[in-house]
Amino acid sequence: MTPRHPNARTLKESAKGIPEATVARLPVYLRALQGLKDRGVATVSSEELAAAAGVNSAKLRKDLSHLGSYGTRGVGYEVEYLVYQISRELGLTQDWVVAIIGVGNLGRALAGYGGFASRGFRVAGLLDADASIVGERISGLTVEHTDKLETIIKDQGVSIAVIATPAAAAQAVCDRVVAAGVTSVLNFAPVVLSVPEGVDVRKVDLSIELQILAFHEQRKAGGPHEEYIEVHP
Amino acid sequence: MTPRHPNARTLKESAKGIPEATVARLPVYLRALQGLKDRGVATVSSEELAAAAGVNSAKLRKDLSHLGSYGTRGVGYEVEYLVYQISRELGLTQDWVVAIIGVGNLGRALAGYGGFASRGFRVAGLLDADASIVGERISGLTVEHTDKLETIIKDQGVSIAVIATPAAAAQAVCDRVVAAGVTSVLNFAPVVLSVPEGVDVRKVDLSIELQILAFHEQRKAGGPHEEYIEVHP
DNA sequence: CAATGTGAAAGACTTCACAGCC
DNA sequence: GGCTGTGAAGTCTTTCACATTG
Repeated sequence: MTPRHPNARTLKESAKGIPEATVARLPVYLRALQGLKDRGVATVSSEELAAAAGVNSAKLRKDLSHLGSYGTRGVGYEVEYLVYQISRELGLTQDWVVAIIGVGNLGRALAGYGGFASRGFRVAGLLDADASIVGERISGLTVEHTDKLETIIKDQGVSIAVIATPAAAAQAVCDRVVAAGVTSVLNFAPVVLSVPEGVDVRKVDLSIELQILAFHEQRKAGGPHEEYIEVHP
Repeated sequence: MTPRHPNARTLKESAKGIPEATVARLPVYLRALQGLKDRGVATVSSEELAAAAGVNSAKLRKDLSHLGSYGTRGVGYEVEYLVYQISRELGLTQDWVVAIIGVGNLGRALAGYGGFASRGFRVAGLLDADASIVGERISGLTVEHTDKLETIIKDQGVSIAVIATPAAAAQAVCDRVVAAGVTSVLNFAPVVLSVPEGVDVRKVDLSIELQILAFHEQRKAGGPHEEYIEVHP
């Protein structure tokens, strides 16, 4: 609908409506591109970038085509320009304020994770319900009591909450952060969270990943006729 | 530079042909069922179980139909029986031996994670390259030096390696565990690992999850009227 | 009757293969 | 010549809707 420059896509879906599968890969491309940039590479072909990102090149080109026409035929993509375009598309040109709730082993690991700041995520609060660790300093932040959850979310403008509490506490914490205005939640607790329409939840679950691996591992070890025969040099 | 296939080639489909998307949901159903079992529920309908697992009921029934006909029409599924069938399908009726390589914040969190033992995953080793933490005891295990990686993998029969090292070390560690016989890898390092055919890699990446949330968050904030693309030659 | 199990339809995603442009 | 961008084909996944069965 919105007018764009002349020779742009005739496709029904204009630049908005990027497929979810594509969105999930953009951060991977971004990381690969940043690696290339650090190594001083100025231009990259879809074939090379795809290899660095671990996908096939047709998929990469199709993915990028959803953002616009940022490549040059016969040449490839300009690394720095593409970094900027993907960052912008992902919303990384602005800063996001994050709160981590639950300062156990995992919460501590997350608090110390370097990948935050470098990508525009600012941790504005570490909160825990356990009074014995409130006040402790971790990675430059002081642990606050969860009583202050609503205050911190509002005062600091938190828009993403990371839930790293025990399973039993997760839904209650989630309800509170949502009530306080958070609309994106990254959940590490092993429960399915219920949220109102309009709130996004993503789940990271270690035990599920291991179980999926176990399933495949079992198939490799046991099954009578497997079709993926391993060729051994 | 050995030529390798980038990206873990997902093993096609298992002998019984359970779709990958279904496999990824079985652990979620299993957890929901275990919750029901703990609450003394004996029988559950697809509608109820689907709600507990956060999926739609047609999908649940289709998923379960790939395992066999374990329900009773007009009644539902017997909780305990279904727990057993899914566990068996996932390979959780046997024990899996896991090694965690990289004992930083994240490695410690993983070592202390309770969801392991309860699901048949036994952590047989914690390894790190940093001599200053070798010997430290964490969650009942002594940290070993990565020099012993091959020995531990072989002696203990490790089949799943969890890589929680810094990005720069991850590929080398991966190569070593694969050479020592590991065929399933859970990777927490922010790199794309290359592995030979037949090795399964799953990746967990905090920063990618946050970036995906940021993308959606940005869309919400902007409303249905953003999108003016500058033409940048 | 109630709820499963499942063909068939719809939708999403991936891959192919090549036209078009540099 | 080389490489992008993309329709079209192919594959996988979800959803629908209902015949089937205890």
